[in-house]
Amino acid sequence: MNIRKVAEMAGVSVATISRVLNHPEQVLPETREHVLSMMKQLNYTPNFFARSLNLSKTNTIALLIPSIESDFYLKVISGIETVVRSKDYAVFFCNTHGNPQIEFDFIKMVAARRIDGIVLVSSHLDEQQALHLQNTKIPSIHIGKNRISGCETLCYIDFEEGTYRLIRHLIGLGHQRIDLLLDNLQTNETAQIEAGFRRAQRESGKRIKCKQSFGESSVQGGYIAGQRMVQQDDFPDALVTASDEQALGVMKAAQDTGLLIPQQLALASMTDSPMCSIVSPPLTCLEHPAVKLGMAAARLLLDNIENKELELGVPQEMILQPKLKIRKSCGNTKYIYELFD
Amino acid sequence: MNIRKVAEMAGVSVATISRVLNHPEQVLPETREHVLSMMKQLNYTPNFFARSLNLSKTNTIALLIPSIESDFYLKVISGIETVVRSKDYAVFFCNTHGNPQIEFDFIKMVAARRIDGIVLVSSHLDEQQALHLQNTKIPSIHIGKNRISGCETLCYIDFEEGTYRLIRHLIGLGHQRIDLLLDNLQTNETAQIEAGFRRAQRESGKRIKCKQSFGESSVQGGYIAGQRMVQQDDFPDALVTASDEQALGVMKAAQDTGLLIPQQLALASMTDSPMCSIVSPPLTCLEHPAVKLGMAAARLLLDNIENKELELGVPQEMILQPKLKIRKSCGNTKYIYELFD
DNA sequence: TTGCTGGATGTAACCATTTACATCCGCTAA
DNA sequence: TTAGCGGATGTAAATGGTTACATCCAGCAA
Repeated sequence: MNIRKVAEMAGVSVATISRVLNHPEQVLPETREHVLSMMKQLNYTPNFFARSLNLSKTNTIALLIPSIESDFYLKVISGIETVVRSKDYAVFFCNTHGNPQIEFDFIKMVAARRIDGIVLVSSHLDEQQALHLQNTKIPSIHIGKNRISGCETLCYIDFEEGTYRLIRHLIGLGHQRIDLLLDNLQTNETAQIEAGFRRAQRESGKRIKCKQSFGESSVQGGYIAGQRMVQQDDFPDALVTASDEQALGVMKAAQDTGLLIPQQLALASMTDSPMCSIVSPPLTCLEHPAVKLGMAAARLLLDNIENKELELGVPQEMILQPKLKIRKSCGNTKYIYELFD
Repeated sequence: MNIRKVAEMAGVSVATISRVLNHPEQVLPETREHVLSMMKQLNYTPNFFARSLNLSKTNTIALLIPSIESDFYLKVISGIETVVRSKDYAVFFCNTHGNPQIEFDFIKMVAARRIDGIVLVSSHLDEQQALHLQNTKIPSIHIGKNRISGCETLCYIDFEEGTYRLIRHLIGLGHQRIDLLLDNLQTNETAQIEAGFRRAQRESGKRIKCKQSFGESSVQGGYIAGQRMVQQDDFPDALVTASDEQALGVMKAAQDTGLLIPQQLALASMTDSPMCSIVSPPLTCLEHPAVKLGMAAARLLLDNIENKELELGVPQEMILQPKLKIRKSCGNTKYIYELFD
């Protein structure tokens, strides 16, 4: 069923059909009604491709996420979806597993499909791949700290500030050796985290020791790291993990070996999933405005798509602040923390 | 940059360009090389829409999932993605939140985009919406128990058998009152679960009591249900929840009120996420071949798309069996279970 | 009556491909 | 010499929309 047949059946021209759909005010109400009922009767749906071909506008964006197993990314997706659905865009989705090759192949694929925009999350594209993306001239936005050539706009969560607040909290509780368990995939945030750590350290005026290690961002990965840590001789007062999943794994390892949290080890995470308040002890962590981040990214991108000419070449930034959620996994806060803050 | 410009620059006709891409064996090697290098030089990417318009084939499918917060669905998505990527299909993704309206709107949207196929997961389309889907003539597959008109093929996990095994296990452990906490969204499986329950009940020859309740499939929902249960007078020996998230919520509620698991309440879940083995006590549950399910669904759909004429109108079925994972949340199994099995 | 105006509608070009069919040309066999 | 063949390439129709421009016509003023 195409527009020509509908036109024939309705006894009008194709232009009228098209106008009923795109500029209804240009056609006589009775004609409009007649055409609409005829469309319904014939079960006609306009062919989106033909339309896109003409307007070079697909009302479609692509979304690349390194992992959907993390609660943080799920929230980002959810935020993006909300905005995008309200504007009648469709989403091509790809779980990249943090693999730049999958990422790049996917970008080529959607570029051929002439999508209107791309949202990258914690991208690992190398310089040449990014250049290729830039050449496609497709508006894109990166959620993540590092700048990707060709992404006009980027927005991210201020991990520097978040880490600063978390470490300050831990120092305030009296911890002197605070280790970090980071994600071996998303190295984007590492520099930020280090900077935040150093700021808290400097400001405290104390000698705070720190050891960094890297592991897979999963319960499994956390468990392995936890076991490794327990077996070693030099042992931190506190451990901060990049993800909840890692923290949960560490908790499990601690439990298995009889290590008490928070009495023998303070534990905190840099993200916040529903599990954090469920486990015991409930986990102190950073709460991120992840849904908001997704919505912001989507809105920036859609703006960029829809008034392309307006702000071409002007890189924008959007920075969102995490919030410290103090629970019970780092020890008693009542007294010490009030003094510090 | 379009095919005509490339043709002009290369000094050949558009047909030759098209042939270089689609039927390279039909064109002289030197011509081919020349055209290819010219395409590269001009940074030409064929327009997918124009191609789709011509071939009425988009190499795109849609995926509708009721929730991405559940580990089970993540595995399904992952399985689908794997297959689909290897065949160079793109995926339109929608998180329906179990809302038939969102589901239906999305179907209309992707139908207009003339996608090649649809994967529905635990769909809640009503009869009329399903009919509309059928009218689109788009091959579709449903992962879930109930039949959706217009879905030629369907594949699902045998919850009847799974429930049977789980309940048999619980009866074998001596539990006499076994309650069910089900999902208030996915009512698809309810009948199956009831059937499995009855079979185990009948076979045991014992008088097993059961109360059903429904709640949101989340930690929150489980927590609420758990609190409700604790406050009531009549209390089950064992509780089976439809999802891990619910079970975790119930555990939390039990912990808060000092109720001991498994001593005072046996707890089991019908799905299996990494958390199940992390919490204490580790949760007895049903392990589902979810990745396999996703892969199977994707393969069935792609087969259906690619040899459409072959098996038109022949509904296929694919049933996968869950596996009982016995952990510690239902009590000591060593002795009683061996007798029973 | 005539000419003008403007709103409703029709005509046909255009978007970027694919491919059936036409054409061209060099070679072989009668 | 010429008909026939077949491989390489070109021509143009077709896919299903949008829209600039053309046309038609009713209403109104001169």
